[in-house]
Amino acid sequence: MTLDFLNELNASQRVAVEYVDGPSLVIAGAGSGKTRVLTYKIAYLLELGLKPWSILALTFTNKAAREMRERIETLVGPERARGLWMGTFHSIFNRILRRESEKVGFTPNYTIYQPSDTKSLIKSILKELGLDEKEYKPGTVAARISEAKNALVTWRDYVNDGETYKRDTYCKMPLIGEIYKRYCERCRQANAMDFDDLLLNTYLLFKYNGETRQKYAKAFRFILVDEYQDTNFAQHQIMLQLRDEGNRICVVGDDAQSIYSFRGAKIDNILKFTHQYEGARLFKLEQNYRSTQSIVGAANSLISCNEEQIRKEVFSENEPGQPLLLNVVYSDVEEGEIVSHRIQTLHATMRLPYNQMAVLYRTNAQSRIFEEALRKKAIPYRIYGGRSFYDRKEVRDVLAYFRLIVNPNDEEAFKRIVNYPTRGIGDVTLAKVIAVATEKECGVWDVLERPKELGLEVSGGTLSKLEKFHAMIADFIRVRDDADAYVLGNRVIHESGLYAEAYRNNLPESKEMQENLSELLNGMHSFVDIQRETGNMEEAKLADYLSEVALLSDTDDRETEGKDMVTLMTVHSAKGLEFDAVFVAGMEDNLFPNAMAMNSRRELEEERRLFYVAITRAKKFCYLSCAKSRFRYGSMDFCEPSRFLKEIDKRFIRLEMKTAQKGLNRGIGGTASRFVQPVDNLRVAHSVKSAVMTSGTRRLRPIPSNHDVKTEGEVRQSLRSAAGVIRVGQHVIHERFGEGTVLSLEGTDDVAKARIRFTNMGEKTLLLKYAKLKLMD
DNA sequence: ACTAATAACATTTTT
DNA sequence: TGTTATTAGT
Repeated sequence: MTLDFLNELNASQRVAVEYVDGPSLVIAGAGSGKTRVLTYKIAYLLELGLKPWSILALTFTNKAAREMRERIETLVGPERARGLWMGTFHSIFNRILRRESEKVGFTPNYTIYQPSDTKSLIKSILKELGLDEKEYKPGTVAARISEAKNALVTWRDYVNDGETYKRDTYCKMPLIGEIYKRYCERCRQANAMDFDDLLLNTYLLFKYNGETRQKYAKAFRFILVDEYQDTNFAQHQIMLQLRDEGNRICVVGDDAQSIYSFRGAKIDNILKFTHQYEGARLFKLEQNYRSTQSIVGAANSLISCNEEQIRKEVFSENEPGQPLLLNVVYSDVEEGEIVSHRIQTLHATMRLPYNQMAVLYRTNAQSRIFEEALRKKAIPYRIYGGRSFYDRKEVRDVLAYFRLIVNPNDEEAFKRIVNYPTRGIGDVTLAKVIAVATEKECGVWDVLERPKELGLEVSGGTLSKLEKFHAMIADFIRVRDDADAYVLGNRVIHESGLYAEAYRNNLPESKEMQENLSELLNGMHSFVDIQRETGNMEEAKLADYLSEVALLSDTDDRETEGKDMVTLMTVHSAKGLEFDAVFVAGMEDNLFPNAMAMNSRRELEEERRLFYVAITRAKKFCYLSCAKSRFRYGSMDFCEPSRFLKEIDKRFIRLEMKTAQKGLNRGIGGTASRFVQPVDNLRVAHSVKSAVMTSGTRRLRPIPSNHDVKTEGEVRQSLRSAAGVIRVGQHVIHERFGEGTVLSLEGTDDVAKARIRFTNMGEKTLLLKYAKLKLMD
């Protein structure tokens, strides 16, 4: 292996990659090869002889981490990339905290609370304090607590801070500190951490355990961070804690694409990076390889209106391209029509595939109109956003059982399922159990274990119901560490009564429940299989599964990956993506920029950056549209064009006068397309994928019965795989494992597996459904 | 304990 | 307008 791959970089990318002697900041304009620099730099470090486990690479999404790993593996080979500490901030810190949990007062099996758990717990606390939910809105309280944690303010700091108290009093919520305190106590009681705690507790771990901090600071010889403009204060501080002599850290980002400050991201982290890290080198990547000159020019002129930024000159040497086209239409409906019409035209005349087109909007509510318009023309589309798979009630119920089994003191999980399916344990009993737990400062499970001792006062009948529930969970706990996640999960679904619940009647929604349950089980099955295949059978337990799903993002979706469909999504979720043609819809004042964000310059600048992100997603064509009226909250709203439109240099934008009236209802070729069946449209529900949940099917598949846990497939000579028909003796290439020969085949359909001997990696059994195999010969 | 009716609400949301 | 959460009623 040589350093030849460095030749694939341009000059500025290359210097950024090759500087490894100290801290550096890489300001990477949109489309300038930011991720490329990161991946090549990691590959370079590996080539220099750094051990994979001494490199820490942090991203914001699982998808980004996965893609980076894949790219590194192609550069240096999978075996040399193994052991890299690469993942999201949360997953890496979770990994550290699981090891060190005792030092921060948790046990290693702690639960990760989802935002919904947080909200529910806050509601309980409000009730206990006798506070009115109208004065103390749970969402607002949760946001305050989250804000505090991201600023590394513990509840003790919070209640001791007079300024904060004044501010809360001014907002008529003087008791936020008290709620924060109770919230933390209850989390501890339940052995649970929320997303913010994963950061805060990592910080506290390092702060109060010098040795531990040093251990990690020394272990990580080089730290790399992607999308640094999106880091919050906590993340930034933890990076500082991990500083070791040499300060070898490289952060990459684009201040112009900072669009998450409303969630606590501090743009200052990147703006002031070079001041905080003494001697930090600054590299700028200014050549855009993605877009035409018009698109880059338009984006540049827009962003130059922001005061707060690191000046840079992004340029493109691609073709000039056509200017941005702006359409002003009368209504939101017409906007839908004109956009879908253009999509149709681009597809028919320019031969643009649908998956190279995206409709971007500021708010999710705008999606509906486009959905309707596209469906009318039978254009396939997918929508990102909305409810994720794990937000479904039935899925959350199952996961609550899992959580309780792994961490029986998980109060929120307990609340959710103690009486579901119905067991005659009502709200009153529930409240009593929790009250005793809080009173005695123990977990809910302790109360179930020793109800009398702890003074739980319930009737004999109620007690026996609780005992029954306790016995069931205890049964599961007994096998928790032996059975694999799938086997146990399957048992839980049956023995808890959830299975019966889903199959009780024949309503359409129960059918959906059944599908979701089986999809969840499928996901667990593949999780276990993949762990087994990769030799991690010891990490295929329920706890491992839970830990992984808790931090899974839903943005990446393998199911519709590669399908030829138009993408509909918010501008926020489009960050990091690119399309040949991009439609930015709803370019009106009060919508984009959003009315809520027009109170301060800072907020307006963030909206402008958001628009910048939208434009720079386009490779060739960028269409803007703006309606004069639209329905909002049930009534007609008259709108003015967005102020941002005027900020774009006239050379790069053109107003298209064509109204939608003409030529609209005449489809290409005069076909009356409105009668075409709305086929092939998929709502992608931001659902969960990757190794844990990749089941590529929505087909109804019966849940295997209790005893039919694993079907041993008969020996076969050939099988259908994702890549085609595969047979014994076949030569294949695997993305990570390289070349190999098929030794044997077993199972069918979703459980079809191939035993393959790889030239460099030895023998492996792979699930055909997931293994990315290329067939040779 | 479940259903039906009604009130409240509604930017964006990588984990 | 459309959804979601709470509440009242059986």
